Amino acid sequence: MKNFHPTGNCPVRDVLSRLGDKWSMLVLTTLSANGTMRFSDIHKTIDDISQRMLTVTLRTLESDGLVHRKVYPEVPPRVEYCLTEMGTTLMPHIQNLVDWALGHMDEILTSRETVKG
Amino acid sequence: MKNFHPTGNCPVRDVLSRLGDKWSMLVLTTLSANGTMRFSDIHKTIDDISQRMLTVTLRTLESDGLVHRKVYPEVPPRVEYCLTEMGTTLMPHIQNLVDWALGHMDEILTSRETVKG
DNA sequence: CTGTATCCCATACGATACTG
DNA sequence: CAGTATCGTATGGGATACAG
Repeated sequence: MKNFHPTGNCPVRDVLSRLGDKWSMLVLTTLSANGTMRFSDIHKTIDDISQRMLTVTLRTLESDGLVHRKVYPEVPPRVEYCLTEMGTTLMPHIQNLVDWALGHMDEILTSRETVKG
Repeated sequence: MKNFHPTGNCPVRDVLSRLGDKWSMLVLTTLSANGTMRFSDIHKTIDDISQRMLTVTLRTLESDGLVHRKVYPEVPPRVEYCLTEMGTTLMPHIQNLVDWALGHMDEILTSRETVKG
């Protein structure tokens, strides 16, 4: 029987759990669609994310090497974000998931109403 | 500027947030690899999931129409789970994500250590 | 403009005990 | 065997205020 979780730390679980948080995929998708963006532009595009969570999410993505952060030494400060090369290679897979979700959400919603809960 | 979150309920967010919980992808992957499985078999395969969370996860996946649940009227009870047709169509995309994670986890771990936190 | 710091809450999850 | 029920905890994330 096939098993997918070596006892101890499973790197696959670790990586996927990051993408599974509330905002990562959305931030990545937004950057993928719009290219380089300022902090405030991302915030305007995803307007229901809190400032705190946008910062936290971007920092995590940067730490993982999926997003690049560039600070311009200006006043007022300007910070631009864009996907790294690795981040770019991830996007087609996320897009496939999004497309699948779009294509099956009706069936899923129907199932939720149908299945006696 | 492209936006991906219609105000109000975004079905894509809704669907993806389910997959992003702690155990759903792992349960789906396990069922995909092993075919039909009894509750206890899944539990043995994913041995660090609690009985409660395995039940909750399977019920959610069933409600969404991704997993099928069959109860045999026996004593002691026997319950078997397998992917539905819709669940099967989702698996290649999850597998792509897993493969990506496997292929890039070294780079990600290195990045985490490198980026000054 | 781009953050940090602090506080607070909802809920996801685990541990344990119990049941048909 | 395959669950429920109950409780406790950890933490993800929002609101707000403040700072460089």
